[in-house]
Amino acid sequence: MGNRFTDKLQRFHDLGDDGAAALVAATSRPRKFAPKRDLIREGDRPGPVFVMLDGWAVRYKILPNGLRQVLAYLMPGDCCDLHVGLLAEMDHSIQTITRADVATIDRIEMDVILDHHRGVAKAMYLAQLVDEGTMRAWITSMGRRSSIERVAHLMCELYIRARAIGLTTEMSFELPLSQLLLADSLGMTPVHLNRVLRELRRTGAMTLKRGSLLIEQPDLLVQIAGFDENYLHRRLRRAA
Amino acid sequence: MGNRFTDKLQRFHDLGDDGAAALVAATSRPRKFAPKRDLIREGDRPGPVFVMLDGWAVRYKILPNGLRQVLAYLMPGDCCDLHVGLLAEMDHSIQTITRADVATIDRIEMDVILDHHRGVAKAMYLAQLVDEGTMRAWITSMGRRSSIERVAHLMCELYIRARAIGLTTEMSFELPLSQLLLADSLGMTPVHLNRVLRELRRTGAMTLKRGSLLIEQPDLLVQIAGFDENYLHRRLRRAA
DNA sequence: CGGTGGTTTGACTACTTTCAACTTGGGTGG
DNA sequence: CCACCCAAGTTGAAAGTAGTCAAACCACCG
Repeated sequence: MGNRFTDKLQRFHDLGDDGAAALVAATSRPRKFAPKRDLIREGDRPGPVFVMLDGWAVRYKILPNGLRQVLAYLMPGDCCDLHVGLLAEMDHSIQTITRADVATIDRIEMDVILDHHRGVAKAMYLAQLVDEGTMRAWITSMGRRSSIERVAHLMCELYIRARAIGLTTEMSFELPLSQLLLADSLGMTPVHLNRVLRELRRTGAMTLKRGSLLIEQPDLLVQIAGFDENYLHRRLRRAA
Repeated sequence: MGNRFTDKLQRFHDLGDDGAAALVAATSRPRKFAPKRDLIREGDRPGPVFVMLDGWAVRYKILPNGLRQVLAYLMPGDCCDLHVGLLAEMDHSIQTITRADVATIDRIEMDVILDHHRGVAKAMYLAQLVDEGTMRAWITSMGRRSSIERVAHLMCELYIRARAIGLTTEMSFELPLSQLLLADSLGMTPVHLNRVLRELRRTGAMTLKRGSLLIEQPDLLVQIAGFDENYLHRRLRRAA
C-alpha cells in the first residue's frame, strides 16, 4: 500500500494509516529524470521537498576552482530537508545519478501533513537526524581516516543503507557510482581511488566493478573501515 | 530582555513576545561548566536540549584508534538538535572548551514550546538548517580544499559567526581554540597546522595567537579561503 | 620556581597528487 | 554487424604535500 518513501519512514516510526495515506497521496505524481540532471542548483530558491521514489541522486557543491565535493547520496526512499523551503537559497545542488522517479511535496502541503500526523513528523525528524549523523560520519572520515579506511567505510555505509531498503542480494548489491563520483565523495583523486580499490580487492575484502559491489569478507571490510553503524541509528529509542 | 539564545533565534525569525518569554523562562537556570567537561558522550542516551548561554563547546567523535575529529563549534547562543531526544543514543560527544553557562530544555517542554510558538519553531528550524549547511561546508573543505584554504575558510566562518553575536572588535576577536583543537577540526596534524598558520601570517592575511585572531587583510583571507558565506544563510527568505 | 599544556622547529618518511599514456566496455551510426 | 567513439578505468614515474618523531621553547598557573 505504501511506496519506498513511506516504507522507509515507517521503519523509523509508525506513520498511522492516515499518515501513510497522506504521504502516498502527496507523492503520487512522480516525475521521471534522466541520469545527471540537476533537480536544483546552489543559489536557487528552494522549492518543494524532493522525494526519491526510485533511483539514486547526490547532493554536491562545486568550488570556485571547479572541483566538486559530494555531500550525500540519496537512495530510493530518501528525501531532502523538510524545512528547506524556509531558506532564501540553496547552499548546494542535487543531481540524479541514475534514471530516477522523483516526487515533490509542496511546502504548504508538507506543513499540513506534519501538523496533522504526528507519526509522520516524528519519522521525518528521525530521518533527518540520521542524515545529520551521516554527515558527521563523513566529516570524521575525511578528517581522520586513511584513504583505504575511508573507502571501506563508505562501502559499509552504502551496503547497510541498501540492505535496509531491500536492494542487496547476499553480500552484493547494485552500486551505480563511477569512480569519479566516489573520488569526489571521498576527497581524493580518481587515480588514487582506483589504487585503493585495487588494494581492497587484493586483501580480499571487497570487489567493486562497474555498477556493483561484492563484499567478500564482511568482517575484514568492517575491520579495515573501523565501521560502527551506530550513527545510522537503526536501533531506535524504545517508548519514543 | 532576552538572552544570547533568544537574540540569535530572533535574527532568524520573529519569536513573538510570548515565544521569547517562553524560551527565556526555559533557559533561566543555566549550569556552569569548567573547560573540557563532556556535556554528553557518544553512546549516551540523549537527554534534554543543551543551550549555550555563554562560552564555547565542540561536538566531536573519537575513533577506535584514539584520533579525535571535531564536528562543529558551539558558540554562545547556539544549541544542539531540538529533536535529538528521539534517538536511542548519541553518535557523538559534546564538550565545553571554555568555562560555560549551559541551560537545558527538557524534551517535553521543548515540544510544548514548539507547538505553541510557531515563530520559535521556525527560528529553530532555520538555525538547524544553518548548522547543516555548515556541516556541508566542512565536508567540502575537508575533501576539496588545500590545508591553507581550509584553515582560512574556518577562520572566515568563525569570524562571521562571532561578529553576528557581537563578539568581534574591528577585525579581531577572542578565539579560545588551541592549535590541537583546530588541527582536530581540520583533519591535520598540529605540526602541520602550525606551519600553515605561519604561512598565513607570512602572507599578511591573519595572525592567530593565544586566544585571539587578528584578521589583517580580510580580502586576502577571503580570497585564500575561497569563502562564500551563502551557506551561513544570513540572507533570509522574505515573506517566510 | 618548577610543572604542564601548548607552540614551534628540523629532519626524515610516507602518502597523495599530477601528468600523461594506454586499456576497456558499451553504445551509436553507418 | 562492425567500426568508431567516448566515458570510464588503469598504470607508471615524478613531484608535491602532509605526517612522524623528537626536541626545544614558551606562557601561565599554582
